[in-house]
Amino acid sequence: MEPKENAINPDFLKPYSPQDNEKNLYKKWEESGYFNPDVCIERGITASDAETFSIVLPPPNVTGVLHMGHAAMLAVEDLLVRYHRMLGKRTLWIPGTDSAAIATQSKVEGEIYKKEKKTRHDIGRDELLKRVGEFAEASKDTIISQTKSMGSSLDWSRYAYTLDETRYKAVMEAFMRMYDAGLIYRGERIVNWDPKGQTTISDDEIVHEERKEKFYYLKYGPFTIGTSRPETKFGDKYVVMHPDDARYKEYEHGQTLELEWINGPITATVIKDEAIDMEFGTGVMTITPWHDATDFEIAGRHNLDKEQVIDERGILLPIAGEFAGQHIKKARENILEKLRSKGLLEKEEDYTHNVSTAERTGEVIEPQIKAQWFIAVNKKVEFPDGRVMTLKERMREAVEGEEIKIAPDRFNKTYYHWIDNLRDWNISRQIWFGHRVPAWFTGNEVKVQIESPGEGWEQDPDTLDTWFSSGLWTFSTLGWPEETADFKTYHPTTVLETGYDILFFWVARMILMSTFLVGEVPFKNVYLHGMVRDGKGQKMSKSKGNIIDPLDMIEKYGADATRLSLVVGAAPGNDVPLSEDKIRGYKHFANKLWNISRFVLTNTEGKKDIDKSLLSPRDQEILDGFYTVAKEVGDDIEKFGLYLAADKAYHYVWDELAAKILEESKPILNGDDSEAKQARQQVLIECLIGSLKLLHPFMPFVTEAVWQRLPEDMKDTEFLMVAKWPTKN
RNA sequence: GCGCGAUUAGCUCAGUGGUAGAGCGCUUCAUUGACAUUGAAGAGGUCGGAAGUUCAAUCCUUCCAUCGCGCACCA
Repeated sequence: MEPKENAINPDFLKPYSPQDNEKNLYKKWEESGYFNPDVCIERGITASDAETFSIVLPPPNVTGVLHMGHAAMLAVEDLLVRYHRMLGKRTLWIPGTDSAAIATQSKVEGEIYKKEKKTRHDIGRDELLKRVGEFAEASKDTIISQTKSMGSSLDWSRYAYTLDETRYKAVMEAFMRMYDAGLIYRGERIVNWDPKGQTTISDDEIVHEERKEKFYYLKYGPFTIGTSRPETKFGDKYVVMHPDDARYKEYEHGQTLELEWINGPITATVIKDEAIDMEFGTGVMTITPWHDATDFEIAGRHNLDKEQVIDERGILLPIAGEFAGQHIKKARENILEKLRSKGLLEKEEDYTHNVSTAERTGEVIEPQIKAQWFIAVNKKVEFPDGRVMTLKERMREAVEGEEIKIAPDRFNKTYYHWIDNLRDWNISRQIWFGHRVPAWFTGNEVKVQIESPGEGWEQDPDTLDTWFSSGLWTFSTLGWPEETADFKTYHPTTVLETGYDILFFWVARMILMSTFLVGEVPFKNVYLHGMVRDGKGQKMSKSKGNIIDPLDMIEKYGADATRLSLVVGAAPGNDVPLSEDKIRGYKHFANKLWNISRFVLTNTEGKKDIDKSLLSPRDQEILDGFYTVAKEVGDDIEKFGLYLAADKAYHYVWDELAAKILEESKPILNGDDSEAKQARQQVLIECLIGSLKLLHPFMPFVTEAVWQRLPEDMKDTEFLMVAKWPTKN
């Protein structure tokens, strides 16, 4: 028997199977080369002078595994990229991974200690770096293949890693330029020390945690001082009060007093400073400038002595006398005991206050005075356009002047607020895995340069904050500082899409780096997605056992269903509740589309040009209806109303096309009026092809799977992913 | 303390200055007909509270309450 010319592909006789299609399709897409805009131009799919659309992928941790947050990010970015590619734009989405310096190093250190009972200091810097590097290299394939399983149309030929050669050059260039401009400086300042992580961290890596502790009132000569940390008070020899405080007006600034303190008699000096809150406690305090930022500033204003009391591990130094060598966590009770016995402890109260902890380790931050590298945010410098202003001013201007638009715009305020509170950024870290600070020491001399100045010079052992190199990401991935074609073509990028939780860490730092180093904003739009939560709006966490694993969901329901569930209902900046039911619902939708396709294909006989004279008013109405929806979906995407676009496309296809149009077409298709039948067949084909295109950015696999099984005469391109977005001609 | 957001159906959330919507869940009916189903119908809400602006407020303004989230050097 001769096969019928338009015989339907037998795959349509079964329900749609994501498992049987997704991997193969991704492979075909990759082999086609169309993820790379150069190939699209070469093959005549994209015009070489087409408008560009570019996104850099927020690089996931190289040693990480894909979680729902990544999945949401990939769904949104791929949606944007596929839509704009279909519009004919020169579209580039650059993949990469991040070394995640502290996280990766501590993971490897942990494993080494477990297996070999050795610390990083036992095995040395070179050996540790070798092992961390090997670990990162070995695990990168995991996150990359998981990223691909979402259908992400990333141009893998441009893959970047934060520690590779090109990025190293960019980081060094950035450091040198900022140093030469006087923006980077080394300073002896009070910094946030994480005793567990054994490194300094930036202000943004601190989490304030509310704790219930005791507040102690201590007798300090004629005064009563309040403190929550008696174990830091050994060296306190300045007593501070507000200059306007009438209660203490008999005391003069600079006056000295002899008094009995924890370890014996001392000489205290009275200091008057407006930083004191008269309402708080007794309105008098003593200061510990080495371990408290406020005290450090007061000491700076009056040129007072500073003395270290606690070492880097949290152990009391000899200044603590008999308590020296004790860990601060254990010493407090002992010290209180002594204060009591000496009659210095007047009373204690319950007290709730915020403690600074390190985001990563959870350890309580111990401020320390240390020599570190900083970026000056309040210093006037010359920008590439010749203007002289501070980094802060330029960062603010970028958003105020709408060079960058943030969606949703309520985050503008958050961004300004952050900038206004921003202090100089500590960029050096006492860890080994990362870009090493290009500075060299010999004796008291310091030289800042990339290569060693010669014999006898030791390189600074510190590495740079991971956000320093991440801040360069939009242009370091494009080959900067070389004036590459990619850099010239694709920078500034069109959209930066990321979670609102790293607005400060990353988005703001990119703006800082790009405006100064490149002289332009890193991106024109910021799209902030929310956090993915469980079906009840709870945070997903291991301890709650409510984690939904995207890899499981892809396996069970397909990447398309997983993607759609993360886009529908996800307004920018709002958290997304996600349940397995929701994902299952969109799997049904993928199957629905599959069946719509089967129905149309079995009830039509190939594509012909539509003979407009045969169209009934209803036929025309159906076509108009489709193109109206296509226009609205496109408009919503451009306005970043992605959740609206997805919902609209979904409802059109299910409630309009399937439920109404197909149903009402059945009698026509089975009827005797052959002209009416022919017209309706062409209308259905047009709606089917249009709907596949409309849904492709949201669910690329099932739409492409159908496309690949369409008769050749229905398709204008081999791959749906490079077909033209439907517009009314 | 300052700021932001939320408060709408049993649950999760859209939404608009003109007598309320979706998904899931629930109830009933039809159907093996493109559909490991689908279609139709239905129950269920004084749209957090109060005042104001308006012909008209769930939507705008003010105040309050509750929840969530940022930011913050109160020792």
